[in-house]
Amino acid sequence: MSISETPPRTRRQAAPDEAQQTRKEDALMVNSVEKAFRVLSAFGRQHQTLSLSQVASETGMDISSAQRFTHTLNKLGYLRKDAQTKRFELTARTLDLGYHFVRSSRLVDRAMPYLMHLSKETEETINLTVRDGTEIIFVSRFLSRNVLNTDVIIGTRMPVYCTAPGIAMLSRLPEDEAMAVIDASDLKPYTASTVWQRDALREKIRQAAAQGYATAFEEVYLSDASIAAPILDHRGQPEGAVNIAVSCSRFSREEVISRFSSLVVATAHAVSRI
Amino acid sequence: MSISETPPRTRRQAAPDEAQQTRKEDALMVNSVEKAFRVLSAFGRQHQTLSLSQVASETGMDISSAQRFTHTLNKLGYLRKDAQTKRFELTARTLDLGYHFVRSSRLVDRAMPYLMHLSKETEETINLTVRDGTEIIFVSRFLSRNVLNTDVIIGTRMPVYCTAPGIAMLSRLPEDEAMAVIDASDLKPYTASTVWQRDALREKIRQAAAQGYATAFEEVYLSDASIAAPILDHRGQPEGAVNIAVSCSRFSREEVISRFSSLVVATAHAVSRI
DNA sequence: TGAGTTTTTATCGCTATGAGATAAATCTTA
DNA sequence: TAAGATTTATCTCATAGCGATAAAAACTCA
Repeated sequence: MSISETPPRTRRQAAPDEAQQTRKEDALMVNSVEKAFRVLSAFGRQHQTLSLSQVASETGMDISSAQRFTHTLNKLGYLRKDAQTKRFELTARTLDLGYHFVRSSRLVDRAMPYLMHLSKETEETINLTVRDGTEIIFVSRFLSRNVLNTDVIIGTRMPVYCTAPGIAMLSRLPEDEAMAVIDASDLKPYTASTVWQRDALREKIRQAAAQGYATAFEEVYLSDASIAAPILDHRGQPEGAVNIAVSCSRFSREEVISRFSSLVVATAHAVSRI
Repeated sequence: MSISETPPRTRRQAAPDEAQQTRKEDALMVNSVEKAFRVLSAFGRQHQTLSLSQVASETGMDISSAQRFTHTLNKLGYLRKDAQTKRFELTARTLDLGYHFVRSSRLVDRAMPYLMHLSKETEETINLTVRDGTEIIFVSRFLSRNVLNTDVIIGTRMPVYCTAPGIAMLSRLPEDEAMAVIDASDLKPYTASTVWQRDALREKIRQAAAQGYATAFEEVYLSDASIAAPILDHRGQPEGAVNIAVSCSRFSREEVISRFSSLVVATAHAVSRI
């Protein structure tokens, strides 16, 4: 049979101006993927359900795109559409990705038994966190019976600069890199106790480097105290942190340090691969 | 300058056969999105890291597509590429989606305080699950100090038919719908105790409907006992389940029921909106 | 060490795909 | 019940992205 008779004529491109900006800037980028994630991220505490037009306005897409992506994500099972109200909501399937991550993470693998042990030994809340730019992400969590804070869950992000795990990780980076993270952060006080000024933070990082652990007392949430130590990979680079979180009402600053510093440091060291 | 001289010739389409199958079948589907998720799902316990060519073969895509999607996902921050080994791995950013889900879920919102309470009261492991087709998904989890099973984490999926929460949810569905779920399942025994035959399951569902709770003893994991009750939405449809999981070594079947049945039922009822 | 093999990176032309406009249908609300 | 808003369906055109392939780099194993 005859194959395409289309003449091999090169078609003229229109408007090469803004073309360069987006199009040829990154030839391998598949933009639809970003848009799909943009739609999914539009949902949250503030937007438990969204109508089609809300999705459009929240994501800055036109109605046609919103239609296409909600349809696609609905078909893939990440979005459910209420037949009655025509509103969309996220489904539990969105947990799949994170599940794959946790299952594939060597760090989590190695850390888990030590975290469990630390949890039993202290009966306090234990967290495993990693850094993503200027934020830490909670990856694994063992809750204490004492304080059950449901605001922090797996996947929660917090600024590096005002958390014990964040400072602990920075303390094992070359100082200029650590300060680059600080400088990229949107520094501001969350509470009266938040350490948020550049030089105070540098001092805090140096101290953490010297001691091998970092602390944060009521820097994000009132009555929350935290002590953390960095986990190092085989190159000595920080790849995460272990921390113990307790209520300020139950321990003084000195008690937190005397009781828990050597435990977190030991745990973090055991998980490290240096 | 002269704009396109391309003759307004209708371009010949090649192979209109398989065209209909995929292309026009669903005009609104954006296939790139599915491919992106396919790439991400290739990672897991078995494949902690993947090279480009492995991604291609695992996902059944050609090398060019694998290249494009790994590149895209890397740029978006869901995939990290080791500069040394050129291998890819998932990042903690993949937890974002699930985070958005948990934050946006009214079910989780409503359930959380009751689950916490149940957790404190019993000191046992408490789970919140929802159903996705023939599987249940663990959405929220409060671990007991007694048994720490790290195999089950948030996002874990299990078959509906051999879990207490699964049967509990089916028990509030019309029997034909419940059996349709059973019939769509890949029924098989995981352990010697697994109830997996169609009529035994129907009987189990009926019993659960009569009692208001369902049980499963060592049906998936040896030494795991579980008792669950369904959470109903305002229409009376099951939208989830609460369960208490204990070790068989600590309680007899009768003890599990006598101690915990009224507690799970009460909790599930409190969370329900009927 | 260096030829052979595999894997990764870069580039390109073509066209199916998806963007965007718009029309039809459906739902709100005053 | 008419006007307005929102959702669903459909169409056309340009381009985004597919797939092929070439070039470079990284292994392999004599």
